[in-house]
Amino acid sequence: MTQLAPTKHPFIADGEATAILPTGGKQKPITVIGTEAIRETFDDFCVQQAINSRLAPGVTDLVLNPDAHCGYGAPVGCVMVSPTHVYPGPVGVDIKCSMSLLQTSLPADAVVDKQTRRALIDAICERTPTGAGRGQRNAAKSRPVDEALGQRVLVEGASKGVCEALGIPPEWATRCEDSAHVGHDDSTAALALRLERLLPHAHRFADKMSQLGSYGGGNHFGECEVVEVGDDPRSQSVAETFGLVDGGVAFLSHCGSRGIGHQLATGQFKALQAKFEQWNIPLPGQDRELVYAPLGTAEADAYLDDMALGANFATVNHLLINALVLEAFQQVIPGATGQLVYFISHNIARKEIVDNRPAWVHRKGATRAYPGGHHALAGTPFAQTGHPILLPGNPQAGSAVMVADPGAVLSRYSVNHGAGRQLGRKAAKRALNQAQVDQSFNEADILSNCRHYPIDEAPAAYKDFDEVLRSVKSAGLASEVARLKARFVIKDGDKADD
DNA sequence: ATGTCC
Repeated sequence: MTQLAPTKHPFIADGEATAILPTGGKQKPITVIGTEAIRETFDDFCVQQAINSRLAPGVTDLVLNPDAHCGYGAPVGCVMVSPTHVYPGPVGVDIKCSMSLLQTSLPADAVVDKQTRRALIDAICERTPTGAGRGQRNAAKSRPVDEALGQRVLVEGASKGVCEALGIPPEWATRCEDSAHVGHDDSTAALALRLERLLPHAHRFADKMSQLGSYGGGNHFGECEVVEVGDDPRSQSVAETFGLVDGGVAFLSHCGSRGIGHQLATGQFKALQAKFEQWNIPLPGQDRELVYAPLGTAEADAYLDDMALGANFATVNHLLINALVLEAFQQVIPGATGQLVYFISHNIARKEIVDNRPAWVHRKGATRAYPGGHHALAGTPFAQTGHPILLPGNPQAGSAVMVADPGAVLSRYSVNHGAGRQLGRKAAKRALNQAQVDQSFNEADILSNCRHYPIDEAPAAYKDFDEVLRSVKSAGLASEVARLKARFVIKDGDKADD
């Protein structure tokens, strides 16, 4: 990829937690969210990816968030806006990777006892497996997903029929950012047609459909939380609208579109890269990870359809996981009930109105943040307050539920998607000590399904979550409503019973 | 992220 001017401290601060990054031309500079301490965590490669993305054809706006780090083509932790082009790389391989939060009726006291927590871990892991690939045939054993139902999931998303077939409370669909994605022409029919064309080439399609109700690996997780709503009147009032219960037990999940999303995304990368080569089209920043398609072309249509298929899988995957987690709670603690607080993505491109015209907003490791009164929230439970923003931090610092403020217009109505990596996986394995990581979890009384917590996922491998949140708040983008404190974590790792 | 290389 192209290396431009030296990128050491290239930012021009224009506030405590905001800066701009000029790219040398007349175009609007990159908007940077982050305190000086946070901006120093951006390495040169990440900044170069941001510059290449900003200068790519049809891109009118680029926002770099405080959790930014190197990604595929564009940094993870950025927002890329284009009224004319779609960019598969800056959506990423895990199409519609998302967060969801389930509020249970249980008080914090219910998850103090270690035996109870162990029983919950076992009941949850039995229903919602972690880890990659094989061995997940009918991940959700009580709700087998065959190829036909899988096709409906991809085309319809969390439709009433799909929810009923999978035992998902249909009202949860009203608590989703996009319960169903449609095709390039805004029709479901386009998705059915696209799927029909893809199926003969889809490798082990039935196996991928049977992954519904599973977490996967890497940074994906499920986490039992105790909710701590802020003391201020606004937090209390917003928490009530969100359905958050102070001192109650909730369950936070992070996962995406699993194998099918990966297959659809990489298929698109390869197809577009081949066309760029065939037609000798210059690559933005000489980076093949930044291939694109102009809207209205067959290539753009195909990408938007594939993205929607993957997104629909991710949506139903999350809802099913929540239904199964609730079932697990009910097995261990009879009488428990639960309500979905929200489901929101951080890897998706959405058609939104930006500066009074439609544009595709690519959020790559970035979370939509519409404040109260935003036109797109009209008719939803969150029209007055703004929708819930779910930000994973780390099990020890906690995670956050936030709500957008009007200042979020600066970041194209987006915030970060978590803490962001501080150390790469290899660096984390070199720098951190397994015994110390495990001891820190013991001292915090946070249980896990893993015998040893995955070291490349340790809290110290991520940026300081409080500093990241300080950036978001100081920039005027969003306010904290509640903190979620982990009681146990479900992750892919060496299982305690191995 | 991903049956971590079809």
